[in-house]
Amino acid sequence: MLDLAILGLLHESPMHGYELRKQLSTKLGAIRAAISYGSLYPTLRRLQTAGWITEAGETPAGDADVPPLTSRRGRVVYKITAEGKERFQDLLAQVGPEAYEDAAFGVHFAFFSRTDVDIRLRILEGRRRKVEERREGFREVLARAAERLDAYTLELQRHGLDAADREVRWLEELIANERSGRTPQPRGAEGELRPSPRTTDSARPLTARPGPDDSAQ
Amino acid sequence: MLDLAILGLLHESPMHGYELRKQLSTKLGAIRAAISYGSLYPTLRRLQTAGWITEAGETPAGDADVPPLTSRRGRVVYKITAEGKERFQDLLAQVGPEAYEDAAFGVHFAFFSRTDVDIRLRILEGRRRKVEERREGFREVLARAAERLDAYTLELQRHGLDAADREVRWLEELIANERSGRTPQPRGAEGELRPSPRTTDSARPLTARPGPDDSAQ
DNA sequence: GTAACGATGTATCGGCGCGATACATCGCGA
DNA sequence: TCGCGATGTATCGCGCCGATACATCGTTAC
Repeated sequence: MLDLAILGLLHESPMHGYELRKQLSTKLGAIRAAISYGSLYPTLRRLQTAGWITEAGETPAGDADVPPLTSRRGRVVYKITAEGKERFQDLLAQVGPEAYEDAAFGVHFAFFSRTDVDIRLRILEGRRRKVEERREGFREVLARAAERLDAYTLELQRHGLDAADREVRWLEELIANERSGRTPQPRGAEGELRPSPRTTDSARPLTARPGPDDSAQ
Repeated sequence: MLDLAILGLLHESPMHGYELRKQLSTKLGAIRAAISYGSLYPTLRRLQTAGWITEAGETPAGDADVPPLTSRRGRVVYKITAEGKERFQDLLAQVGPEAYEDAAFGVHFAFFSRTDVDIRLRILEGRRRKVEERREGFREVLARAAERLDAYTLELQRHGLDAADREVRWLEELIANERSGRTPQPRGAEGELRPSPRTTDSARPLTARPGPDDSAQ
């Protein structure tokens, strides 16, 4: 899961660990909190021994005179290898049930620009199915067991149901978008993904701050 | 984190592992997927050696004649101890920054019926602050770095922003509710917390089944 | 009658990822 | 010049997950 994300970022440009973490935080911010160093560095090592990435010099310290008091070690820049790129493509195309899980789905989605349309559709549909099941679970609990649960637990269920419902709609718009050929240009940065304007008022253009009105429907 | 959840459930009634997992899944369904046995059983053992819970008999197998072919082991019913109840209260009142994290917040919230109003407010406000920061992060990325990100990453940010915004509003309603004294009755099941008039058509009566009383004992 | 199957039930194992922690350098303002 | 926050690499313990194994029970199918 981290493998895919790291390979993806290094695919764009070489980087050192710290920078990698920052980029991951913004790119995957909507999905996972912030990748920990306790995961990052071991993963980097694993990727390196597997041959997917290599250290790209940059330990300048021109003078060898400087006695390495405490094993002096500058910033280590990693870059992806040819095998790494293959591995990345493999991981991207791997559409198992794992790819529908919250975190994994987010990572896959974040690299959709590099993914084929059919793969994109399969992932989006799988994810939708999963969230739909989740949503039905909430509905059943609310319908069947409402009397046996306290008010706060019920409120939690309602919030969950609402969130799931909203994500399903979001996914449906994305799927429709993909199907109708109007996919954003795979590489282009200025592409407008924005589904049709008459969605719910959810994904509003950032220029306009979300208004106070919240009439969900 | 699991400790709190397990103690909370066992506080309501004794239970065995399997049942515990099911109840956790519905009670915390909106928060975590489904607690794994690989977490549950070790945690139960830990809680037991700590003295918070005990095994409450129920390994009937009346006859000692039956040779335990493969270390025959019936269902193990756990119950909370007096120390466990204290521990539960301690954990409930512990309002550190951890309590604002996604999963931990959900668990705390699920047991709000057993929590004092001031603690409830502190947790809700802490959570709100956290989600607000998250939301601002999305806004900044969308405003500042929109050109450098591809369409899908942007879409992910928008969706994240929307979800965060929505949760903040949800929290604000809950906070207002708590402040205005109109808290749902701590134990009552029929209390109306419902913030918005209708989220979706969630709590519909659909095929009303006659209450299948599944309490085998 | 019995075979198959899914739900119930307990348990372990490998491994991923987190949070805390340690340590070092660098630029900047007090 | 002193501290402090940002930059930067790294390890350790452990919580939790997913896969797996195994046993029992009730119901359905043949």
